[in-house]
Amino acid sequence: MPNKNEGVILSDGCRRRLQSIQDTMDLLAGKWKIRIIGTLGFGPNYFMSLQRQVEGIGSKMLSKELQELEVNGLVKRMVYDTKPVTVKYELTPYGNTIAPIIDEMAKWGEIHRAKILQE
Amino acid sequence: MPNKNEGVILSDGCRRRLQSIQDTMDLLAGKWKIRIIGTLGFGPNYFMSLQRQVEGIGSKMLSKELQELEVNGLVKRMVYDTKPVTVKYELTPYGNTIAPIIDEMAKWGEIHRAKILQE
DNA sequence: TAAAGCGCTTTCCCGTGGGAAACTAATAAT
DNA sequence: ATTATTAGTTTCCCACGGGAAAGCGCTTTA
Repeated sequence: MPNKNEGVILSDGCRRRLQSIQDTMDLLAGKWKIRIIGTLGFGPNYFMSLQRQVEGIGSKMLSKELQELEVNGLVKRMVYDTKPVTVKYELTPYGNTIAPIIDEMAKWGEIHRAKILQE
Repeated sequence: MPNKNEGVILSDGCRRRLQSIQDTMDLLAGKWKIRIIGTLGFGPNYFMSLQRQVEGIGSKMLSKELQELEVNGLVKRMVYDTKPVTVKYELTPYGNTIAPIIDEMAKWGEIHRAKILQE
């Protein structure tokens, strides 16, 4: 079996690249992450208000997702010592650096829909 | 309750945008899609060869994912009438239009890893 | 005659993602 | 006294993504 194009060894660079892509996907995957980031893109917001704007999400999911985003440095969490505690969430400057990805996905998704429907 | 920033009505444009983003995510989500697209990015490839290069994937998953990518026009499937049938897959020109998204994700993922590790 | 290779499909099974609802703690309003 | 509000947490439950393995139809090789 002469030249079968198999047994290809991916360079470390390729592996690293694939891993980076996967990391990004993992962070954004799931039903809610992007909805939450998108909503926070309009400005800081309180937990309850977020829950009302991200239609359909339950409090369990919302707090879990926000925690992940906070751990990853995309979201800042601020607790206010008000009568019933209030917690405000906002995108960090770093959180805004995902914007290009989101934009590319929005652009491509729009074109894709047009292409699929046209058939 | 004067100005509570709630009851915000998202414009149709916003909804469309969120939907486009979600469509793109849905298409790329899961454990294998990006690995497959990434591998096909190196050039056309046969089923078995693909399965060997995308480490860990089973034939069920591979054929299922390839079907989805084909339906969405990202991948072209060509059957050759050889002794044991061989099927070659390749990225369509349209499939290559996702490159910018993948690139953005690779870039961001790399920066992100650096940022997380540095702490 | 058996085995091996190709491209799947089918069956079975399990872990996780995610939903619904109840519950907590503290305070203000009725 | 009761209800409401904020921000969660906890429990229970189910559907779905995805893995392992076997089967299938066909043909060449041993």
